[in-house]
Amino acid sequence: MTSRKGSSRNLHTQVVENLGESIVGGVFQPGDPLPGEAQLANELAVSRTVLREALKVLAAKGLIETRQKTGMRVRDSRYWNHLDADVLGWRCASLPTDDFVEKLVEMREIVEPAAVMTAARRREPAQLEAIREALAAMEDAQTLDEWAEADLHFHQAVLLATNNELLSSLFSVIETALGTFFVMSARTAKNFKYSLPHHRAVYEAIRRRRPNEAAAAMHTMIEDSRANMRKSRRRK
Amino acid sequence: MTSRKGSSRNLHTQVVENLGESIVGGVFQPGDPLPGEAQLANELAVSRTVLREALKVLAAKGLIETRQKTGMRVRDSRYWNHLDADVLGWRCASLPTDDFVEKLVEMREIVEPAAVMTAARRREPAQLEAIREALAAMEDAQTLDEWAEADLHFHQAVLLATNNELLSSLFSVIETALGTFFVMSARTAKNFKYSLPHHRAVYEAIRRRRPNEAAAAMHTMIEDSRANMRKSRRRK
DNA sequence: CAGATCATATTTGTTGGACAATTGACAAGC
DNA sequence: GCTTGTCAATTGTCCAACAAATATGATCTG
Repeated sequence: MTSRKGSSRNLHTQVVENLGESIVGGVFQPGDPLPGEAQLANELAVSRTVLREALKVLAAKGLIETRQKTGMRVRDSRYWNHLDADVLGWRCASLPTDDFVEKLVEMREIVEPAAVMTAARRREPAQLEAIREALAAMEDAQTLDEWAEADLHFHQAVLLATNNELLSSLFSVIETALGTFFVMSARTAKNFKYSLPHHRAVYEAIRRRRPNEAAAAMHTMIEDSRANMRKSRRRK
Repeated sequence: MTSRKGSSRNLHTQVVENLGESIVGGVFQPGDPLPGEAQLANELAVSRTVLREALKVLAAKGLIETRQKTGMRVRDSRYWNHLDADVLGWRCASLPTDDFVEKLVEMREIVEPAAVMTAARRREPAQLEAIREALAAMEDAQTLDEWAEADLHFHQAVLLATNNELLSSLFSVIETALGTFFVMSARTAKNFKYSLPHHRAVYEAIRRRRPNEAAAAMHTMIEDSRANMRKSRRRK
């Protein structure tokens, strides 16, 4: 069952994911020299051209650096683009550590309350409507998957309503955080809608242009989800 | 004067920068189809192999997408990795708009006060020492360049002291924000050390483990720099 | 023997060409 | 009008060769 989920579009994409997971997953430690292009291409059964395209992408994400004669080395994790969606994903490929999950929540606590404050001030009608639609989808959700999708849309719509694309780009972090949350709390799938009131409160505060209320509601929501994760973590 | 600053290391790096600036700079609008690989390689006078390595990097940064038969298209800016250091840099290649500068400051106001709070709680001795050294370098700075370098080190050291690499990765944004600030306030080079007391206050608060004081000091510092930029902008 | 100098081999960087795979567009047939 | 199938254009993949850089070790020199 070596068939990729659906990532078999391009060969270099597969190679990027393969090597990316290996590096982020610690198979290759920072400082370690990777096998040369020729050998690596052989091992992965791809041409050197394809391999090199993949290596350039990994270098662009800060994971490796290459120099002539010396070869390729895994860069210190201090230089990785930790906010890159792929890097975040690779980090959660093999169940994320509790430590990392806590860092994700920490980011949410910094970013999302600030984002809803900004959104409450600057949201345009169409952006508010997008948030409302996401909220409606959450209310109508019948399965955990439907809920998860609508939930992601809600938080993305909030970020977009800030009208600051730098802030919106942090959605990759929120997406990863929520994703791990869904996985961890999959067993408590009974009442997966428990956070609906929190979301409604955030929406209402944004609609009524009340930055502080929005931030407070968002803060409560995140604190709640953190507590829930701690619970299901202990249960494990 | 077509000689690059020093980026002439690799051909594909040059191509990435060339195309990246063109896309971010608006020469190619989102939705626009780029010329085919063959033609583009001819125009840039590089082999198709090199061009493709560059295109993969740009695709990794979310700037373009490629499909067979259809060709390449510039993606909607909603999908760009705005937090990527290169993308941020390209955005400031031709003097950044006031709008973008304001977004940068907005990010600072969200990230840095939160970061100093976390740093005040979790900093380790070596990390505090790194902040102190940066502060000392700022005190000793004789030129604007020396000051700028030390200032960057200070803010980076603070982010590292949070012990959250996701937060630390946002240094690319702070770096860009400070960089534009240095450029804009170059004419007021007389008293470029005016923010030294703010920095010292931040350091002291972190040293004494006072999260709230640290956040307040950082907030004041950023508000001050925003006011200064508005002034020098109006002067222009 | 210590140190500098130089040749060499190894690795990445770059090129050109060839063929495969995908797919939009168009034409043919029902 | 709709479906179906062919065609052509474009990216995807592979290969083989050479250029450029540079770590290593050999050689030369004091």
